[in-house]
Amino acid sequence: MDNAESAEMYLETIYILSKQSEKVRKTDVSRYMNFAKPSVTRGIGLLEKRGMVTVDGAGGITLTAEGKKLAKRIYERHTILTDLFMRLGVDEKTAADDACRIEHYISDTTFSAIKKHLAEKG
Amino acid sequence: MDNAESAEMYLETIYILSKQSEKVRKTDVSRYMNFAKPSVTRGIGLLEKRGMVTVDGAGGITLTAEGKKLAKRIYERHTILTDLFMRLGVDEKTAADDACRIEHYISDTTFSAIKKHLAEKG
DNA sequence: TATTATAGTTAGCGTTCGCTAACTTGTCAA
DNA sequence: TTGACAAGTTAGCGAACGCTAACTATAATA
Repeated sequence: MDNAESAEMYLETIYILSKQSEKVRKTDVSRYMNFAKPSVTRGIGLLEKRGMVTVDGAGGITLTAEGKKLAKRIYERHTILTDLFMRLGVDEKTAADDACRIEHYISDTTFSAIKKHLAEKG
Repeated sequence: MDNAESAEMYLETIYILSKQSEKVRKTDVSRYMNFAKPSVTRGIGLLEKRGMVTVDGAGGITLTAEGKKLAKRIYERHTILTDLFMRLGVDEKTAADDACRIEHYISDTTFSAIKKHLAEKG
């Protein structure tokens, strides 16, 4: 979790699952991401250590304020980039797949420029 | 060199240096990428094993047809993405930095769509 | 109650890919 | 010829992050 990508994917997943369900457990994350459970145990453990999530006694994972901020940031990149690519004529699945990789690597500056551009086009 | 990123960065660097100078050595790559020499020894060694480059007795690195194809592919992504971001108002350095990360993660489909869009705008 | 399934953990493997330390070679100048 | 510098290598470290195997613990079911 040095490179942001892995941590960001966990956070984004927790965020998405939180919107769909009250309680998010490691097993849900594991299924959603198609990762083995021990990978998720470690992944979430690291997020916990960094104050991005808390895990309650019943196994419920909750994003902290900081974690939520980061998750939203990535999620917004995901949706906006997907939108951008689709507007350029890319099919939805490809657009989303590309967005999912690129979302981790785009700077604030460039992302803002993209957002502004899309906003102008309405 | 499983993830394409590292290999692609080496190939792109060799390609760029080849355009500037007759002979490209590991030391040149090392300096350009700001990587320690042993890292480059291994990196180029792997590219050699995969038939992407050859290294002659005098230490000159040459891209094979396959290596050149890949290098050009990445380099084109680099330039087009940089162009795209700059057209959206991003400063040159940021645009190039972002392009340098994103170039490894964008699909052919999305890249083609971007190219087409830029071409239409002239 | 015995069985079975699910959630989660620990231990440890394997790959990638940066790094430093320390070495060998070859070249070139004093 | 000696001394120094540049190119390149070998050996090995360390972190990230996926995985499997095998375990515990809890809950639901027959």
